[in-house]
Amino acid sequence: MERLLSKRFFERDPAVVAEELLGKVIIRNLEGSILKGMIVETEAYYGAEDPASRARRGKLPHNRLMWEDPGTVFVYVVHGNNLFNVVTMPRGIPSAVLIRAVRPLEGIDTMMRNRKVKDLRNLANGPGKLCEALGITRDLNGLKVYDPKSPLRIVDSGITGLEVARSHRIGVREDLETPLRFYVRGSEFVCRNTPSRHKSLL
DNA sequence: AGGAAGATCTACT
DNA sequence: GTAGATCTTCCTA
Repeated sequence: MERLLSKRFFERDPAVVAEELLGKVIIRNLEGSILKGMIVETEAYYGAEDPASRARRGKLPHNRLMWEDPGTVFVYVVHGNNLFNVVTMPRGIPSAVLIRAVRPLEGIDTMMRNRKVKDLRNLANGPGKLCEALGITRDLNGLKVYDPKSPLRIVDSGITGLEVARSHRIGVREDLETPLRFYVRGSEFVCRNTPSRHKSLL
């Protein structure tokens, strides 16, 4: 059974949403095919108080979606890669969760075509790779992941019993003290189990 | 107008 | 483990 996550689900602290998104399933309708992947790695981002956040310098044209309704799709480009975020917290409070990796479940042939790789583990084990595999670009900005008509949605398909691990965020120049990266312990589909520059905390 | 930085990825050693 | 590609946005002049 698949149940769409509610707008309220996202209207909370991004660290809580990031942790609870592990095991949820992304559904992407792309040119007639249906792609599905289970989220195995996420990171939480805050506003002005977070030196690693796109929102740290205030509201600007490129980051304005972080002030939008919870559940809004926010795609940003870094180093030529698209990064898929979902906006969190009540409207007006900038914050978001970055989806860093998914485990491919359905539409794997299409994902392999999009990515031009055949190794299942290398299909969506990184924020840029995941966007390429699922065809996620800035065209999708502003969509709501809780909207049944959206071509990009997130559902609860009843997956439970995953062991959650946590570490500092990857690739950021300056991190907060609290570890804000969450991943499924032992999964073959996460980007890295142990970040090189920071020790992994329970 | 130009340079630098960045929530990355790949290939190579 | 490190280097280079890549491209959009921001900051300074």
